[in-house]
Amino acid sequence: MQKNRIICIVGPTASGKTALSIALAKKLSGEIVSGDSMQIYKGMDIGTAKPDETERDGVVHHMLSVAEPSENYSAARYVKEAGACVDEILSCGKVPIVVGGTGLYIDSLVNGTEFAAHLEDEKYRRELWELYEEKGVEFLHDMLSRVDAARAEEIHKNNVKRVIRALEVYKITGKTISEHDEETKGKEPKYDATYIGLEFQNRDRLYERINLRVDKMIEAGLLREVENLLGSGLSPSSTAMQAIGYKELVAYFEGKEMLDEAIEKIKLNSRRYAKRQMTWFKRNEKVNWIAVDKSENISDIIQNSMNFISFDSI
RNA sequence: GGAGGAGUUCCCGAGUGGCCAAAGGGGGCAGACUGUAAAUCUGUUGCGUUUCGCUUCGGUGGUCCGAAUCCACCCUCCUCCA
Repeated sequence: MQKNRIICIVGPTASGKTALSIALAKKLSGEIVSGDSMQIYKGMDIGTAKPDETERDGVVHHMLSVAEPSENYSAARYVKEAGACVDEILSCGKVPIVVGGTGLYIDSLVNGTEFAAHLEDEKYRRELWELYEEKGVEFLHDMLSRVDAARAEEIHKNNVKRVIRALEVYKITGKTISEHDEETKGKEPKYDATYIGLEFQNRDRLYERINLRVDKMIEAGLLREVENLLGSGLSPSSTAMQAIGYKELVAYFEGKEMLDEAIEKIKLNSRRYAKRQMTWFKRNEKVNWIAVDKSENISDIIQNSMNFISFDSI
């Protein structure tokens, strides 16, 4: 293995990434670095399908439960912290296996993306938000057009979050986000990544698995998990509580929804999430896809993965 | 048996003579994505040879230049009276 060689296992939720990653880690004497924006948080285990000790089967896992749910984690922080894990694994002569469904996190890690500025400007952000509420989307978008026409062109005016961030970056750094993009996007990736993507040729099959998994999460005590988090004083509006499986149950506990409706919504949102993940990863030409529903046999999938990995290292 | 009400495109639901292939919502499908990303946002959703043609609004027949909208009969469902 070369010095900065890593393996990334990607794919939609419930496609079997975790099981494959652990099997590969054992085979290659690797360590796992989670690439999941919600498994990051402590106390969020069932709903994020975080592998427990038994499932980890002795394989070392990084980037799991490393933040408090009350913290608002970010892609920038992930790049820094996960990058440190990867480097450490490499320096021990082991293989880092990055596995997860958060496309932005994983790609940013691989590319060593440097996000603009160091901090967000809370007050300015709030100001902009108030401006938006008073004067509407057009106003904010026009504001952006004046400082960064290129970016304004790219971001739809309704995507207020992004418009605000673009404005914020300009305010903090004095540089537009498109200038920043230009400087960072062309760079060589930080790691030489072999991507393995898990896909389903039959979408209904994946959806069935998602639905089934949600039922299992409920049986495993997801209600209690959410109740505990809320009981600890965690704000329902925190980033962590935006996670699928959590926000819907928060609505249930707040009496806004019946339990069975909330559960259906978890399934629906998970299916949609899976679709967004597929869209994200599909455009990455480096991904080597394995159709897991072709032979739902884990050893075949492992064999397929090994082919990509060894072929790649020649 | 009698009196009312309803049947609309995948679903819910608007539409009561031309501006209707039919509002809106849901769901589906597709896409974007550089510090909230399990988030945020966009497009599309009868068929076709796509600035036009064809087939749709329970069924059949009729009125009319023209019908999802009016009339007749039929079918199905709901409520109420027996």
